[in-house]
Amino acid sequence: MPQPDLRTLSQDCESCPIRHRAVCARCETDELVRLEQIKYYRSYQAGQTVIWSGDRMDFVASVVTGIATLTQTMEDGRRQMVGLLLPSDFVGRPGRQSAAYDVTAATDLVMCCFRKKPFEELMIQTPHIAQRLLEMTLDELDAAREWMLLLGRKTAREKIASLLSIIARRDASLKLRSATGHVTFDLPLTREEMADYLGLTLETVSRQMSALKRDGVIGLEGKRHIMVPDFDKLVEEAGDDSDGGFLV
Amino acid sequence: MPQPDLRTLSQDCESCPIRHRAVCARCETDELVRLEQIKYYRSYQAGQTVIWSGDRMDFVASVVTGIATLTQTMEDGRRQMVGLLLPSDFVGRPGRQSAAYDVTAATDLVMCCFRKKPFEELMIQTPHIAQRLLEMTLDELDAAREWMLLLGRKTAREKIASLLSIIARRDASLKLRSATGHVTFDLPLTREEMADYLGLTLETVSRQMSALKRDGVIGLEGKRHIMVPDFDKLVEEAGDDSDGGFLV
DNA sequence: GCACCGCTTTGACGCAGATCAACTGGATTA
DNA sequence: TAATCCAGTTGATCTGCGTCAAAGCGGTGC
Repeated sequence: MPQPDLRTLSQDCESCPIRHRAVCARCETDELVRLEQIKYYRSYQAGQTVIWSGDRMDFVASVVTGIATLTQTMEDGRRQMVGLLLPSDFVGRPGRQSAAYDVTAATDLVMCCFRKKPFEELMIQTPHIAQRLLEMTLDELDAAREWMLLLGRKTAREKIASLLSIIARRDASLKLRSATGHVTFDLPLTREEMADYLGLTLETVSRQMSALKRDGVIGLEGKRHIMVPDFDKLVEEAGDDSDGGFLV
Repeated sequence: MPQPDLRTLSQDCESCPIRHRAVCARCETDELVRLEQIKYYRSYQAGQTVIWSGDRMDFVASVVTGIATLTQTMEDGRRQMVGLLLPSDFVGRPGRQSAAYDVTAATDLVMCCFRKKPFEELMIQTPHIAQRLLEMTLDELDAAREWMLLLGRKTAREKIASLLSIIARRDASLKLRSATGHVTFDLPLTREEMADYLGLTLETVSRQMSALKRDGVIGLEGKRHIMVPDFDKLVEEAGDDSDGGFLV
C-alpha cells in the first residue's frame, strides 16, 4: 500500500490546496511566513491511527488531503463517530494537552501540523488565526448539532440518506460542482464506519443501502461507488428541511 | 406568574453573578465599561420562546439566571434538543443574521443582551472577548460530541442516568459543592423536555425514572425534586468512562 | 366543594432495528 | 488452483423502545 507521496505536495503555503479554507485562510503573506516556519507535513495510510484518545498531543493540524475520523469509545466497546474530518478541517485544541477522541485515517491522509506551543503563541499575536478558528469551530458546532438531530430522531433509512447526501455535497464542492440532478461519488467509509457515524449496526446499514438501491434512490457499482440519479429525491429521503446544505 | 424582577439585579458588571464565567470573563475594567454601554437585560418567563429558528436575530446574549433550551424541529414535528443553556452560556453567533435554532426559556430567565453590530465591532477591538468566545465554543463542541455518543449508543436507562448526573454536577458547581455521596437537586425540565434532549419519548423517560427509583438509584419527592443517595452509583448507571465530568 | 387542566404514570401491544448466524464475492497469498 | 481473508449481504429471531390508550395527581379557578 503506497504512502501518500509528500514530495508531490508543494511545501509552499501560497499554492496549498486548502490555503483559502483552513485555519490560515485569513492570514496575510507575512503571517503565512511565520506559520510556514513552524509547520511540517505528516502522512498516514488508510486505517492508521493518528492519535488515541487520552494520549499526549503536542501538535495541532489541518487535514490537507484525505479523510480522518473522530471517534469515542465506551468501556464495553460501543463506538460513536463524532466527527468526520475533511480537507481544511482542523484537529486538536489549543490549550489542551491530551487528545479527547481517537483520530483515525479513513483514507490515505496528509496533514499539515503545527507544534502546539509555537502555534498558541502565534495565535495570540495574529488575530486572523484566532478569528478563523472561531468561525470554523462555530461551523463544527452547527454540524454537530445537526448530527444530534439525526442521531436522536431520524430513522435508519433517513440516516443513510442524510450521510450520502452530505458526502455527495462535499464531494461536489471539492470538484467545484453543485450537487443537483445526476450525481456520482465514492464512499470514503466502510459499512462499519458508516454504522459508527450513524448510531446503527453495520447490518442495518447494509440492509438500508440495499433498500435504497431496490427503490431506485441510489445505484451501486461495486461496494463503494454510488450513483444518484436524482439528488433531490435523495435529499427528500433524508427528511431534512428543504433548505439544508447552505453550509458548505 | 411573576416576571423575574429586573430591579433586583444589579446592572453593574463588576457584581454580576456570571462575571467570571461568561463571554466577558477575561475583560479588563476598561473593556467592561465598553460592554456595559451596549448591554441591556431582558427577562422571559418559563415556557416563553426567546426566538424562533429562522427569525432575524439582531442581538447576542449571555444567560444570567435561569435555563434556556436550544431545539431543532423537523417538518413532521419530531424535535431534538441540541443544547441546554445555563447561566454564563452564550446565545447567538456573531456574523450570522438569523437564528439557527428555537430558543426557549425552560425556567424564568434573565439574559444580558448585546446588539449584534456593536458587539461584533467590539469583538474585533478586544481580543479578550474573542478568545473567551473561542474557548466557550470549543467547550460546547466537546459537550455536543459527548451528547452524540449518548444519542447514538446509550440505552434509555443510561441516557436518563447521564442527564441526571450532568444536572446534579452543574447544580453542585453553582452551589460551590462537589457532587459526591448524597446529592439532591431540582429538575429544571419536564418529562417531555427530557425526552427531547435524550432522543426518547416522554413515556420511556417516565418509565426509566420509575425504574431508577424502584432500584434505589434515585428518590423522587414530587415530580421534580431528585434525591441521589450515592452519586457514584448514578454515574455508574450512566455508563461513562469513570473520568467523566472533568468539564465543569 | 367540584370541575378542569397540564403533567405524569402505567399498561398493552407492535415494530424498527439489534443480534446471531450463514453465506457471497472479490482480492491476496500460497 | 485452491486456500484464505475480509467486507459486505441476507435471513431468522429477539427485544427495547415507540405507540396508543387510560387513569392518577396536584394546582387553579369558579
